[in-house]
Amino acid sequence: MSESQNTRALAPRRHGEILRRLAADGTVSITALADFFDVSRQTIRRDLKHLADRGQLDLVHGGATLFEPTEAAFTERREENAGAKAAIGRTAADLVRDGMVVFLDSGTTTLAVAQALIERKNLTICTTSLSIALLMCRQPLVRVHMLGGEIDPVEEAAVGIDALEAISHFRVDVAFLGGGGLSPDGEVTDFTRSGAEQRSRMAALAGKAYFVLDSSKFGRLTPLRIPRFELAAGVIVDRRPPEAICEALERKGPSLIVST
Amino acid sequence: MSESQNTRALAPRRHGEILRRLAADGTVSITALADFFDVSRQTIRRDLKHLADRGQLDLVHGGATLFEPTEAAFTERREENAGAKAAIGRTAADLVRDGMVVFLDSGTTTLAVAQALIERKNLTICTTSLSIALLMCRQPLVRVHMLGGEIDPVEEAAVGIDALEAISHFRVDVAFLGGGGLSPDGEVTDFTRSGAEQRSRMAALAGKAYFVLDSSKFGRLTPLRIPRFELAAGVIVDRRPPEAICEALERKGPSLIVST
DNA sequence: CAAATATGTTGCAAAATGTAATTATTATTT
DNA sequence: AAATAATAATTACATTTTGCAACATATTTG
Repeated sequence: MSESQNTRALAPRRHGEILRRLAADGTVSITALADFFDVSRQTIRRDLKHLADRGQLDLVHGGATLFEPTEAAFTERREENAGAKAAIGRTAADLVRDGMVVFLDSGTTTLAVAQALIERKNLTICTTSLSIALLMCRQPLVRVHMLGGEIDPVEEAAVGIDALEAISHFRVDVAFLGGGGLSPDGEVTDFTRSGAEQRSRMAALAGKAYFVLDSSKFGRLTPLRIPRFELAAGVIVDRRPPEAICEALERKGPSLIVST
Repeated sequence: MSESQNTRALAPRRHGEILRRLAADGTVSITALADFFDVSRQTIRRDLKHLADRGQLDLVHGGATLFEPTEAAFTERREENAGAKAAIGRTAADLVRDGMVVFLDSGTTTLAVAQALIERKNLTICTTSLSIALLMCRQPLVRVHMLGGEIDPVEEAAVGIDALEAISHFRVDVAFLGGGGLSPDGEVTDFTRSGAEQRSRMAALAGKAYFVLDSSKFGRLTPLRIPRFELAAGVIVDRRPPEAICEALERKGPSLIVST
């Protein structure tokens, strides 16, 4: 285009302005931002993805919103990528046979796994998630153990020292765990220290542990590495991640399972 | 493409505004919303349907109203003594002050207590009930501790040895406990051995313990006496039981509290 | 009660947005 | 200044959202 005005800004400057607008209005629109900075929408998308990977905002169709840990956030998250999560759930359920002891982590993807597991018989379910416990205890032929502890209102699940200790009492055949992101170097990462520690213990404890991650988490860089995550048997995703991630992951040990 | 006149709001922003208006006015009109956001009525209808699917509002002809669990209220009405339970809940809540640590047993009557407690601030709730934990963790200014254990599918609550042990870790100001019946000789009884034991421990542990029993339980004879039930501070009921029961109860110690 | 008006529903087309791969530009390093 | 890496733009195509129009249903009005 003709000579662009000097309004063009470097990435850090854009990021600052984006967050400022977000704080002021609650939402930002990709088109409006691209127009304002006089850059392509692609660039703005990259900016938003970058910020979202750091948990500073939530991506939505057409822009982004404040990252709000509210009740609405949980019910909304359940609908994001619903198809992908259901597919992951079915693939996960294929790894479970009647009569097994299954651990289910909190999260919307693991909730999808729980839904798929309703088909199985005589399962014993261990979980920290209130929703999963409630869902599964209403099914016939399922025993449910709820791990106690302080309830995190964002996850609607037990966290903290009590939950951590309760985990060690169980012997489980297979565990399905969530995660905050799948980093470029093939590691599953998390948002909080306690969450990472909790998942780490489960991965170590279960006969086989699988992380379930939908594709929106690919390349996302959340602050905490999940210790000893290599002990996991595999990572279940809804489609094949970028090649670099695949290679890094397989080098570390866990196999990559892509749901069909 | 030509420059877009894009001051148009993102879907989540519309959703937020719709809910805000709903909270303020009690109703919203499709025409008014379509006009305000400068989008078609279909779009607003889709928004409202989306929100209705998540239980955040009720659709009505021409718009939407605040979500009233009318269906729930109806089925509750069908359930015996819904009004009685609500009254007991209010009376129980009067015994609780902001900032207290409250234990809530499982059961429909204690759920009514939980509902009445939403008014209070800075409570810490300990419970074995999945429904109560889920309800309360969605309220602001409430901390929730879920006691873990095997889930009884009838009560939808934790029972068994884990729950029993978890109880002893807590110091609670006041406990509200359910019961299977109020026997003719003024004792609270229960259906199961483990339930009786659990309630007994809670009654012993809490600063003040109250049994909450609606009038359908008067004179009912269930198999198990709750040990040391006399340690309870009181029994809350929705109307005065037969004179014989009253006398027997007060002779044992707990006071009788009739909700108004 | 019936006509008039407003609202709900459906299928489909258009517009906007998302994604990925490739090319161009800018910055950094040597 | 040339080589290299990082960032952004462009393009092409899939997906989602929105708007439109025709018709069915409900509500209001006389």
